[in-house]
Amino acid sequence: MKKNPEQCQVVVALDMIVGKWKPIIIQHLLNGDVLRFNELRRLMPDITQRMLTLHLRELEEQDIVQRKVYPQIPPKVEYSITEYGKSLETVMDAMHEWGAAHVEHMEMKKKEDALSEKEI
Amino acid sequence: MKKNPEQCQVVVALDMIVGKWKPIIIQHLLNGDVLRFNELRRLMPDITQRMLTLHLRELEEQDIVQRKVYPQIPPKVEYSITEYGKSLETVMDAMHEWGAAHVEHMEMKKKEDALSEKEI
DNA sequence: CGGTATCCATAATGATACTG
DNA sequence: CAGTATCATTATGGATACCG
Repeated sequence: MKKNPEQCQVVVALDMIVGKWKPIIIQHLLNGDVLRFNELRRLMPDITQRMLTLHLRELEEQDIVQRKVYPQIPPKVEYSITEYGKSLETVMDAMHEWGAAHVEHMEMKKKEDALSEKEI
Repeated sequence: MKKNPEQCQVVVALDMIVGKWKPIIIQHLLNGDVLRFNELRRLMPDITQRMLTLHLRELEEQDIVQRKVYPQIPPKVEYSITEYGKSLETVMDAMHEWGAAHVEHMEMKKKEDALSEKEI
């Protein structure tokens, strides 16, 4: 991780959740589900094994996700949100709402643009 | 923009604000300041001209930032937040707060880890 | 089952020089 | 002043094969 330009704390928060699949992983765990590696894969059919591993490791490092290994064969590993990770919910909710609103905003804008085209 | 995996709206929101300098640009404009290109540069000494241009154009495209050109020589261009862009404030605040808390959390964790090292 | 290891493609950012 | 253009570098993600 490089220096945070202008010490902006927003950037700190962003660093936690950016990554193509991170927000989705977080969302899946935020409701309290405890999921095994392959369960997560099934929830995100397009993610590669590699990326799932990488992102999970990062989230673990960041104390957002807890990894519990059962030393048995075949192996069993469970992932869950940490207590601290739950604090992300507020942020995620805010973003979810804004994201939804944004989709609508963009659709509205499209229509407006289409209309003004006609007028010209 | 690629397809949003699992239609997660959080991802939509993230797309608006990710980019190494985007959140900082947004922060500088969110308080209502109207800033010229080089004023923004001075506020972010490490950004390159190229990246500032690219990010500003994207933010304009996204209807977050308004660009006003005064057709004169030497040129004068002013950037400001749009009405719609202001709606980002809630999200940015949430992230800022969480980011700040996260910094503290990580410092705490470091100390704890250091302590348990001693105990062993 | 839950991963690693390699290698590769693309995207994001940076450095530098130039311009109306 | 406010950019473009070009080239180089790095970060991110994907494909595939293999492993304990």
